[in-house]
Amino acid sequence: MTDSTIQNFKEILRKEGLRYTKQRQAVWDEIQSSQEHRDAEDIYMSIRNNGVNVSRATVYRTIDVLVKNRMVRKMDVGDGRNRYEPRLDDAHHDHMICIETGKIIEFYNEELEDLQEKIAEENGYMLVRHIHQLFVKPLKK
Amino acid sequence: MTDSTIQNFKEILRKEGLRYTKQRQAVWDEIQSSQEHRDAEDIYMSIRNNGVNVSRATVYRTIDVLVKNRMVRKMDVGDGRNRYEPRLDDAHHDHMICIETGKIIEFYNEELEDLQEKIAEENGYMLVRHIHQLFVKPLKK
DNA sequence: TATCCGAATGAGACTCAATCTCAAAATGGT
DNA sequence: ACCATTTTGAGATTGAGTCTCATTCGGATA
Repeated sequence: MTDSTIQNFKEILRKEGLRYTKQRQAVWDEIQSSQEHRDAEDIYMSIRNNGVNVSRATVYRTIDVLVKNRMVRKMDVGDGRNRYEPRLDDAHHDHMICIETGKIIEFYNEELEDLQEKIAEENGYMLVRHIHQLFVKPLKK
Repeated sequence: MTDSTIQNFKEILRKEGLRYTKQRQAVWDEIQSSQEHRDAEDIYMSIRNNGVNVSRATVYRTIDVLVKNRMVRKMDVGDGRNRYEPRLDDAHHDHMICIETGKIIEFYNEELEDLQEKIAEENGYMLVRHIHQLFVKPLKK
């Protein structure tokens, strides 16, 4: 990770009135270290395997802060365990989940984004966020 | 409920190799009786209040059958409790959830549906089903 | 409609991700 | 370094959903 990323993280903790601790840094480091869609247990175990002592409680608590501050995206894939991915750039995308392999593919479509805002507005609402997941299976060749 | 609906339900149980029981009928009756998006506990309590003895296990087991046979739609609103609604007509729709009031608004947009299929195909997949939820708040007047 | 066997039921145990508790440890402003 | 306040962590707790298995029931058959 870069110094600027650490500074940004410290900045967020300050803004939230929270203290900077090695556990919190370790959680952010760990999530940031991979673009994969990982569950909390996986993140927790990786941190411990890296030699940093941390509890599940702290992992969950820190993830909440990161999610709130848009540094991490939380996604519910429908199997009971939430997945987390870093939002290093702020580029939005949705997910396609292969029901045969479990593979998660990211996608982004401008037209789709616009359409959603339009639909919300037509109903008298403003779009705040959305969940959009396509459950797919490979096309037969 | 109408006789034809009961017959249809019996037909599904037969097709699944399952027996027709008053508990299963009670679960379908209860879900069918309202177009609302209800959780399992609510459905369970309502059945019991109507004087039919049923267990949570049976409620969940029956819901699974109904979902599998497209008589009930299961939706994950992200608060840990799934919601269920009857699919009396087979008209597909998605949901808009007001983050201020919790109100759930149904919507359907053909263009949106087509676009999703197109996106899946562009990635070499076939769309099987999707989850699409818009979290919204009222437009300021 | 009585018999019978496999299926269904239900009370409660169990699972498991996530949250909570609270004593002990760590942080950071002074 | 001091110390009020926050954070941590081990383990307890929660809660939706699933599983168990002894008992009950459905329905095909004669």
